[in-house]
Amino acid sequence: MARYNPKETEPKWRDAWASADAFRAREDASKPKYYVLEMFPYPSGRLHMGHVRNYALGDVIARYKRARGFSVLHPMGWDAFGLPAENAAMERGVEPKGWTYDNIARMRAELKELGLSIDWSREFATCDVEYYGQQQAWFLELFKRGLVYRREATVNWDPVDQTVLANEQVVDGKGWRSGAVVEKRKLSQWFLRITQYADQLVDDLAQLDRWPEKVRTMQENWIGRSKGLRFRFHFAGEAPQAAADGIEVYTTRPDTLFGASFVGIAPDHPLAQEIAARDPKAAAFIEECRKGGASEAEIETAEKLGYDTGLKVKHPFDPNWELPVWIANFILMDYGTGAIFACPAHDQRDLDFARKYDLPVRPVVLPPGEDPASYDVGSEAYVGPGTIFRSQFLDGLEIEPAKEAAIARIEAQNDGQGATVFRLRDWGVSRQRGWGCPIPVIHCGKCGVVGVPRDQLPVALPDDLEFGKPGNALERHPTFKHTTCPQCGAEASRETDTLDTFVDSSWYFARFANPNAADPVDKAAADYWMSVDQYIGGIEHAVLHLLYARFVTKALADEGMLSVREPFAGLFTQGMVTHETYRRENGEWLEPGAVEITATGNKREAKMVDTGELVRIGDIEKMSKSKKNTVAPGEIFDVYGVDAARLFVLSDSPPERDVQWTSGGVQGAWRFVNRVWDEFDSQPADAGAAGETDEAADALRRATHKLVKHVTEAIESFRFNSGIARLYEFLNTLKAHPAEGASPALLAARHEALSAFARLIAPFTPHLAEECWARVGGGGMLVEAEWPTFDPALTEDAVKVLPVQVNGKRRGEISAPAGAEPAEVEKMVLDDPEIARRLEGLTIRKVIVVKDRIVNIVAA
RNA sequence: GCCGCCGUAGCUCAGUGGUAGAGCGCAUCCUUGGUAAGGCUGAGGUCGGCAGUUCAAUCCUGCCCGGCGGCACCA
Repeated sequence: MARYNPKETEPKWRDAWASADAFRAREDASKPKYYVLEMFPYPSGRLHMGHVRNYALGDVIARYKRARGFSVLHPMGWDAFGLPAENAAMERGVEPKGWTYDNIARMRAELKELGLSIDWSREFATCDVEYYGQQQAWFLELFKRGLVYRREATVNWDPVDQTVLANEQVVDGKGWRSGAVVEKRKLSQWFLRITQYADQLVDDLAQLDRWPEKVRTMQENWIGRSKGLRFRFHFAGEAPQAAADGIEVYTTRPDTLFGASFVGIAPDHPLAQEIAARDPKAAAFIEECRKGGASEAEIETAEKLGYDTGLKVKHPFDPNWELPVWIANFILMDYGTGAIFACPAHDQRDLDFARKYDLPVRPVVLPPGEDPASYDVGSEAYVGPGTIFRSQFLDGLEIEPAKEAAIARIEAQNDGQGATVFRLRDWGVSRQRGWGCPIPVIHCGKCGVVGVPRDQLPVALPDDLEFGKPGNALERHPTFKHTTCPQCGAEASRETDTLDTFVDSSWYFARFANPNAADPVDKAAADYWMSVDQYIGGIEHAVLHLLYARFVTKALADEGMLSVREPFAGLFTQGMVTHETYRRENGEWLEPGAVEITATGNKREAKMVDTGELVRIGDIEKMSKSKKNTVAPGEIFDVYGVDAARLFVLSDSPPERDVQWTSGGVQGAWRFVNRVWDEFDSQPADAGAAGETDEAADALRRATHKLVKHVTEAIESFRFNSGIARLYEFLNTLKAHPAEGASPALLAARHEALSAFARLIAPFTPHLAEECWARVGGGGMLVEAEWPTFDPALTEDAVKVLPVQVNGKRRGEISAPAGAEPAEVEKMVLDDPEIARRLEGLTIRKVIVVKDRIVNIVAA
């Protein structure tokens, strides 16, 4: 019996696939296409288990679809610009370009070891000048169309990374990468007008029926579309300068206008600033608001605070009704107009505020069943459905019609209009970094901002950038900036900002259609391959990357560069790879390799391998360097082989959930690999007698066809772990029908089973599968073989075992031929002596026979 | 606070309106020329709780409890 040796077998098959160019994607009009893409990696230089899982998941789909006759595109590239390279430059004095390409070389080798069915001929990195030059080309097209603009903006400044961050990249007031507290600065910044697509970005979510509901909801929340009314309150007295035309407010509840109690403005509203200039108390109050923390916890618990400005405005529907103007700390300047009208009875924030400052609370929405004469709200605002009352022309209307009526009246009065407001802001893409895609514009003293002409692209990064210190290496470069204006020829300076790396990753999927195209996107190739049929990656990109990619796709489609308006028809978000953590008594984290676990009964104990010191077993957490709970893929490949590692990360958890890495688990996968090989190795060359059958052969054949059906369905529905669980079970079935002493019929059934089995495990353990396929004489390479099919008739048992219940409790079982008629089964059951014994002394009320499933006797 | 997901063996997870399963772990035994390995057998479950629908609920419905995630003064 030859032992399975992955160290020999796995490289052998990888070489064979490469020689056969087995994974080259071809635009074959005779086949349906399938584009599988995993989110491309940042080339950190080291593969981690998260990558193994991500790419193994995609590879299952790619190999499966190929076997199902699809023309598959499964490419790989590198998200290669970004700060880590500059940090490495500062810390270790290496220059980013060399560092990055070295890392890519290392990671490519590791990825290739995974045996992925990737078309490596399409590989590129976003830091290749051929790639970012094309990015500059489409950026300039967007610039011409007004989708790119520059303005002075208060930006999120990360003091550690010394760069600007988009709103999406600020989490809890801290930089998403550095974790440093973000400061506000005013800078001239480049923006992409994503808000112009805000409506489409919300509306088109409805088409994405193969996206997780959760991600669609997150995007919808992030875009935050609300419909309402924007209108002006006019001052009762003389208007202040900063609000000469009145105070413009935005509301989603124009139906509650007759419940207005006051008008509130944000502390940084221009009007508040003007008031502060002449009113020291107001200035002090605004200063007080500024001090309040920005963290979620602080905002949540912050008390509502306000300052009465003494100004009065007129109610839009009643010139004799005056409302006070307050500055309030809970009003945000960067949403809507930075000013509101408050209806305390129907808004909790307004109510809290009104109760504190003793302002009127006037209900105008009457909940069903309440008495209009006595109805009042206590400490809880009423936001449910109801009928409008105490509201003149709105009286008696339901909420929605009342909103429409109020908007119509305001519009008729010329005081404002219905409006849609978004939470989404334009995308700030300027980064003051040297290791990024240069923004291809030139600043000319006469002509202003001028795009670099197409024939002068790419604007390449100089090779001699000096990255040794913080700040922008491009800005420091002696010659990069100096150029002439393409329009007037005068001396001019180049823009030194580079693009956010999220720009790089917002169109790479389209470039894969033809990475050598002379234009950004090869339209014909993209028309064949796009959209991505299955995109796979982490949930952490639910908003940022996926929203940007959707926007850029739509913008490029409007340029005529793409035909599709959504980049990813199917999205799958996989879970993380986790591991137990280990700590010494002194709090020091220990790597799994330094710890030995013993188990007695159900008690587990951990000790240090070296000293025997007792170790505390901590929580199961995402693998991270800081907690040392990582396992290096390379080391696992060395010991167990790539297939065992792939199998384990796929088998132990549903793909969307976290998977816990354990040494026991990967050993289990390894044992499975070996047991599979043993089973194939024990099959004699004699193929048996395919025409014959007997009881054992029939049973095995039925199990085989059931297996094919189940595994196929499991892959189709992304329940890979479930499919693998069945493969494990089936191996036990095979062992129960050994080749030794088998009848010719059973030998043939085993041959059929093994042939199917080899193909079914191929997406998960491709190297082992090839070896098995060769052993069973499959012919050719398995990567070229078709997916096994099943005979529906054989997915059902010929004889059914029917449990027999008496009053819902199981009391026995009988065997009946599949499809036996209820009357027949009932007779069999009642004739059964064991059942009869159970029924002694009882009167049978009813016998329920569910065909092929169960019998229940109701008796008393 | 709102929304979503999850709760099945010690652990990680399949599963189904009708006989509760797998891997690991655990225990007994066998093997000791696959050997820092292999094999046999076994124990272990109120399917989170309560109610409802049903002949029958782990599965469907409702409520509750617990865990995780996202959003959150967005007017």
